Amino acid sequence: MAKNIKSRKDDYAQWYLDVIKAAQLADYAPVKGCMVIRPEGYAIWEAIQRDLDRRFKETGHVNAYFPLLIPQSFLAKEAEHVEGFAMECAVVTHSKLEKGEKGLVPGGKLEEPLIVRPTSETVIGYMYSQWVQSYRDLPLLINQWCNVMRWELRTRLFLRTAEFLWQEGHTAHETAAEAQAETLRMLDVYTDFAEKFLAIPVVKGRKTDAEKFPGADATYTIEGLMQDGKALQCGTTHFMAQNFSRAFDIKFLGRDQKTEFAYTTSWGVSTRLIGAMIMAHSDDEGLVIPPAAAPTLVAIVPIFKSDDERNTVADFTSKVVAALTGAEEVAAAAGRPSADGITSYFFDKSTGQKIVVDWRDARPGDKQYHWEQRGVPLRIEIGPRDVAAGTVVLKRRLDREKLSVPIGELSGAWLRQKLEQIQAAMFQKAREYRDQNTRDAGSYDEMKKILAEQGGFVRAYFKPDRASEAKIKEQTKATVRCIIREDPAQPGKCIYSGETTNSLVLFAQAY
RNA sequence: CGGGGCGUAGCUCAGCUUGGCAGAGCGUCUGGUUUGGGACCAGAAGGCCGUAGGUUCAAAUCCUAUCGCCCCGACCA
Repeated sequence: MAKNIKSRKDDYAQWYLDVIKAAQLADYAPVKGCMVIRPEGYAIWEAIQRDLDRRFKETGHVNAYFPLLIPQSFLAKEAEHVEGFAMECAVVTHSKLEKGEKGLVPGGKLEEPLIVRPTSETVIGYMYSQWVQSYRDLPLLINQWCNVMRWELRTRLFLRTAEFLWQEGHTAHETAAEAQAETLRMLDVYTDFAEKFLAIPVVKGRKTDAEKFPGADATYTIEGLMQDGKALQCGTTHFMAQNFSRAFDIKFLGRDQKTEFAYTTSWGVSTRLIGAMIMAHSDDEGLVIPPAAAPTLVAIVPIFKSDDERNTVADFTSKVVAALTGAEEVAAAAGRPSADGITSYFFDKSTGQKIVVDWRDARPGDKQYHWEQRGVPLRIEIGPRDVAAGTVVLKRRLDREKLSVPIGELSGAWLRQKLEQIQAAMFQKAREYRDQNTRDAGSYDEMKKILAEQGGFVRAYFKPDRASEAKIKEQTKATVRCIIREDPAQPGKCIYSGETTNSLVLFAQAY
């Protein structure tokens, strides 16, 4: 048992924080609500960025960067948008600090206050209006990786922080159909990414009007189910129709010689995905990282008593590492500086994923816990007994499976296969959990009972309506996570109003 | 912003009710014995008791103010 991590059963919220702390993913910053992403956590974000960025480029997008500060007046141009974000904007009103009677005070008051971007639709819309003149300028398919700030009242590491890192895609199109297709295409990109890369099964669907993005015509979401039975929104895509193009005057001369407003979309995922990954996969022993996202793939723990044994084990370990990464990498690693006795070898230079050997002066048990809590998918133990037998002991983080493997079997391809098996098993496990915790409710009473006793997703017919949704939230703490089907051929009776509706929705308590 | 809790060693906290030498465990450092799942022995370092004011011979302890953090709500990727 991990002695520094509360069990999920005893205190889920504390468990989550303990896992982050034990794995050194993040720390609290001096400013309330802000977070320091430590190297172990940032490496996971880099992995997410790398894979998603490739997917964006494969779907025709390019990266750019827009400024952090936005004129306050921009936010007000789209009525719903200002309504949605005004309450959580950090506002910059001064340009310098001056010497006052009691130390430094803000000086150089700005004529127009600036806001720190909570999202960039407005500033990007403004720029697009200058860049788009003709249908030939469309579609405009731009993404940016950046930080945004939303002054949230309550924060939790990774899940909700005042400042967070994300990507925001912003596209402009000639027709509504194209923009709608883009919105759904990116939802598919997110879905595939969440399931293949992070091994998190997600449900795709449309948000109700009550839950949609301020200023959007339609918002789509992928929803994951965490191990405490609560849902987490993992990514959203928005169809803005002409709302922002009208507000920011993004217009073009069409093929028919007529001026028209462009149709825009936006879509984003954030460092919240790291929180999702933690809560979807980790266990009472600590972090479990899906191999695709793991910065360190294998941690090798040498075991020895005397200097003689150490030398023998070291020779054998070199052979093991060479079998996995190649002899050139072993030679290259010898020339790299290594921190406190941990030597690193690249297994995959394109992703930066490593194999490490832990030569620190600590007991083997300590090292086992160390790498286990950091979620490293595989550990290899090499001791005198293994050297004698020509084997290594392989341990899977996911299920603690332990087996002895002859050194002759080890190779890069062998390791890749092992990692793929783990990746698949993790997705399978999470999907089974999700499926087992998705229940149908035929009545409001039944839904209340399920939510109170079991949690998870509740699937039910529901006619979306702001007032009803507010009441349901008040009574059950659950919200409509998404509409999963709107098929006129398969209508049903709304569990709340009793009216006939086409909307089959998923309810859950959410983060 | 409302309700509750808490600020004491790097961390977790005891001490406060009833004022009287600043404490424990863990961690860190040193030396030794150890090393196949969180070792043991011996020694050491480490503090403006959140901050400011007040009461008192005397304040971590009582009073006042203030700042900050955590939990529960409202707001949210």
